[in-house]
This record gives sequence, C-alpha cells and structure tokens, in this order.
Amino acid sequence: MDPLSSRCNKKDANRGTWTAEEDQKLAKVIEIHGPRRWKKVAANAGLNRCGKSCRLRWMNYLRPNIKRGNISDQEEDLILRLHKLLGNRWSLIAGRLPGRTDNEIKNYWNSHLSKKKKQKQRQNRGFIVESQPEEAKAMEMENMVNKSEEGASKGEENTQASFNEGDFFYGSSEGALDLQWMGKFLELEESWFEFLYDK
DNA sequence: AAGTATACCAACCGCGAGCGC
DNA sequence: GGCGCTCGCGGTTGGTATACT
Repeated sequence: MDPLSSRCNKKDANRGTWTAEEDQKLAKVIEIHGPRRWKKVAANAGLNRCGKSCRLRWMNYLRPNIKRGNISDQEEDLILRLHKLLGNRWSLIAGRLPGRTDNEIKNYWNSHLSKKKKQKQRQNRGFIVESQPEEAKAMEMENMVNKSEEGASKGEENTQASFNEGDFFYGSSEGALDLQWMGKFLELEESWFEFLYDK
C-alpha cells in the first residue's frame, strides 16, 4: 500500500507537533538533498516521521519565504476575490498570495471568512438588527461572495467548475505576483463573471 | 481562581493524478 | 496495461490559547 498517499503506516512514528530539533534535522537534509523523495528525506534526517508528514511540515512551515503572521486587509480582499473565482482550490489561491500556504489560507477561510459569511446571512434574515461599524467591511465583502453565488446558481454549472484556471493565470505557482496588479486583474475578472452570470 | 466555551491553527487523513518500470 | 511510488490537494481532527462566566 502506498506509504504516502494513505495514512502513515509506521506504527511507532512520531505524531503531533514538530519540535525545534526535528525542524532542524529536516531542514538540514532538505538543504542537501532537496525537497523530494520524502520517504528518503525522513530516513536520512533520522526522523521517526513518515515522508508525508515531513513534506507537510516543509511546505507549511520550513519552506523559505513563508510569510507568517496576520493576513493583511489587502490579502483578505484578494482571498475573497480568488475564492469567488476559484472556489475551494486553496493551492491555486495560495499560489497568488506570495508567502502564504494553502493550509494557512484554508484555515483563515474556515475560521474568519466563512464565519463572516454566516453572520451576513443571519443579518439578511433579520437576526441582527444593526451592524457594528467594524463589520461593515466584512459585510461588503460578503455581499461580493453572495452575489457571486447567486450568479453562479443561475447557470448550469457553478463558477468553480466552469473554467480552467489556466485560461486566466500564468506564471509559476511560486511566482510572487504583485498584489496590486492582481487586484486590478481580478476587477476585470469580476466584470467578466458579472457579464456571464448576471446579465 | 476555576471551569467551560470558543477560536485558531498545525497536523493528519484519504483520495486521485502523474510518472517510471 | 498494471503496479508501485511519489506528490499534491482538500477536508477534517485535535491540541492549545484565549475569552467568557
């Protein structure tokens, strides 16, 4: 059975949070051999971890140029727009946010943005009478999302499946595209979707 | 101060695709 | 074409931190 594509079958393998020592070992081996053949990486590093776990740790934490810390307003806006276009394709969204990982964006969406969305829906049903000032921006963003979903529901397919991202994006997934440029690009894309679904 | 609820996020899991043999 | 290995993705879980009572 596939050791990486299914659960780690190493019975006594370490689980849970990585220690600083493990991180150090992993980084050292990757520096020498590169981030591939994760089963061997795990073995060479002397880590009692499965390859899959090593890969995840590298991709989400140890990789160079990982940007940690709060998601900026600009990034949040970009996430909302990209999610509107791409749906739950976190790796694609992450590819357009330099330094951010798919896991981080997925977590952010699940803990922050989906919550705001629910809040907005409740408000629309009259459960919330007055919005708080600090919620105004979030609600504006949620309107964008809702509008998109309404538009998508008018068609036979939803927006997530109706186009190939390759038609819109180019460059490597590692590329650090300029956020400002991407914002302008997405504005054009939104117009295009409005044309397709709202007219 | 203690107990409980909630939020956040790192890590795990299962699946499918690509590739080489 | 079948098989095994590897990689990447998205959904989910579980531990920890923080807020609340």
